[in-house]
Amino acid sequence: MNLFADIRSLVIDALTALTDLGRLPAGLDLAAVAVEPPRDPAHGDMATNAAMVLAKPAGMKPRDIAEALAAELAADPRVTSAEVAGPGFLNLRLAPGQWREVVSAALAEGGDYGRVPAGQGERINIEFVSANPTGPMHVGHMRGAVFGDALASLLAFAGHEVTREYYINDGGAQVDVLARSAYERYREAHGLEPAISEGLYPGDYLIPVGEALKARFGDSLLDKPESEWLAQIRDVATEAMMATIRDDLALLGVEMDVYSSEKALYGTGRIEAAIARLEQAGLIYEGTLEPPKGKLPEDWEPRQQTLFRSTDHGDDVDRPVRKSDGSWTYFAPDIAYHWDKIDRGFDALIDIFGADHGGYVKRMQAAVRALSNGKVPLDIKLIQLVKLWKNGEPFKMSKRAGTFVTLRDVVEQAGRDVTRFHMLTRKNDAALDFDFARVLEQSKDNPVWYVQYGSARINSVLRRAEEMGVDVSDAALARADLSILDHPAQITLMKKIAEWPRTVEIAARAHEPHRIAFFLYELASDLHALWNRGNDEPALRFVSDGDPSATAAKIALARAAGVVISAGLGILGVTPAVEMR
RNA sequence: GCACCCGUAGCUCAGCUGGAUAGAGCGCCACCCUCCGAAGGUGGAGGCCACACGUUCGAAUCGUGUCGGGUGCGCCA
Repeated sequence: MNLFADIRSLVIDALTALTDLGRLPAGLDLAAVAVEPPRDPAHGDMATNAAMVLAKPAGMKPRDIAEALAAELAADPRVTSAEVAGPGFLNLRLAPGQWREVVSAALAEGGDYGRVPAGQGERINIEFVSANPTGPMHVGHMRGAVFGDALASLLAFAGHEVTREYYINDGGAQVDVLARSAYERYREAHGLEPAISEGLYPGDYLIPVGEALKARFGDSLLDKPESEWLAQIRDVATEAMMATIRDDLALLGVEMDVYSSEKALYGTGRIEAAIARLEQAGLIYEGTLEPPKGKLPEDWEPRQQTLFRSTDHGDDVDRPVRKSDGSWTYFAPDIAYHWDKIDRGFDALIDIFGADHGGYVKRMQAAVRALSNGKVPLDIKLIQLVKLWKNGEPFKMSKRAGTFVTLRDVVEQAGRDVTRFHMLTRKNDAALDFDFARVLEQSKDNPVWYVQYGSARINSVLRRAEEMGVDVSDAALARADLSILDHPAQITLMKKIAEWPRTVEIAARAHEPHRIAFFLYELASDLHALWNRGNDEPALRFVSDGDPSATAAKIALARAAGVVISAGLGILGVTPAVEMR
């Protein structure tokens, strides 16, 4: 059940009826007609802008449309009043039974309550994390991982068919650096002094890789020129790093559907074919770029390059696809990779990048637009930094010294659920503070705790009701007589529950999972407010001793809120708390 | 220099494909707390939505420009 959608249908039907009666001109576009909760609850339960958006195309005054519509809507039993207000708003009041019906519906639908058909089965590919396989994941990767995973769940819940995908950057220079770093650890495993020179990865995490290399190759690669060991060691080392990364992802509860390798694109002709296709479209040419304005690179000299005409698709400058030694730039295989995603038949693509890759957005979108003839949209979400704090002090990290905070460090200290939820308490393009002390704090200003506490309280009253003999199965509660639920604090909570499908729809459309986290906080807030009212008004307490029927009604409401909390937390990848400790 | 993101209460941030008197938490002030489950509750003050112009019946939201902060800008990925 989606009450807002239902009432919108009612409005649309009424408009159609008015058109049939000749009171509105035929052929009006009703797409902009919206039904939403009014900003001020005193205005009513729902408001529609229909009269205002239709006034101009219909050539009528907003109030005239609104009044005709009001009369039409008031005839429906679900609507108790329809009043024209302000510039032409139509404020609707619904019969209280409507909100109670939402409670019953949430209980009957269970985990499916709030699923919306918005996605219409559209196939979406979400590429995220895609960390270089040169070390364990650190906090910088973590937010992108949580965001991508939650977005994927959200879109799936909203009716899309979703593929989670990781692109392994194992084809570039940085995996050679990894191999050289690992080689030094291999020498170290043989009792030699490792020469970890400037530019190599100094982290301890390569020591076990050195041991593994020793076990596999013995001393056969010692004192050999790089050309004889580079490829072998690189393969073993990237394999080991990917195993680490998979473990890190598992720790966070992220499971990819597909891992794609950059390296695997080389030698298959896929890159050449992708570039050739762009060339056929007239988008590849040999040319020289202007030097960048402002700070000029010291060693700048004009150079003839193979360029992609991304300026045709909104980029500032054309972008090189080939280095001067004839090898591909990073961009070329990435073009081929995105072409492959298009080829696999996805209706839409989403990439999750770190904010420092913002400059890459336009060229990638340009390439996808060109390769798909503009048919496959590519949305790129940029993830801002996470600032770590501990005891009010910024947490310093140095990748150079190998002392960065790993994803594992964070999850082991804060826990998966807390980490995941907190990562989603900000919009993706806003920087996020992560304070180890604060995220574990048990208080109202910690959203994670507040939502979990709500979940625990619901479980608590459910248990108590069961002890007094009330059938607390969802099926039984869905049939309970809810007519005693008429207190404003109860209605407020029911209204929030009714908003859940709408929230899912909006969050999915905007590709913004943080909206789910904020909604859950608001829902928990309404629940706690009702709970607190029970302190002064015993009749509002969820459990009424000696009154199983009243208890069943109130428990049904609590459980309906619980259904939504579970569904919401499920999208965020967080396990609802059964009880607080 | 150019591009992208950001600028909302003292602080940290929400704000719906443009909607009515712009919201939450923290902090501050007042009152309450022998309350199913403690780690509090209720209410209040606090705003030129960076600034200017424009589009619109209507702008925090869209457009242009200015200012301020962040990020990026040819053989790194």
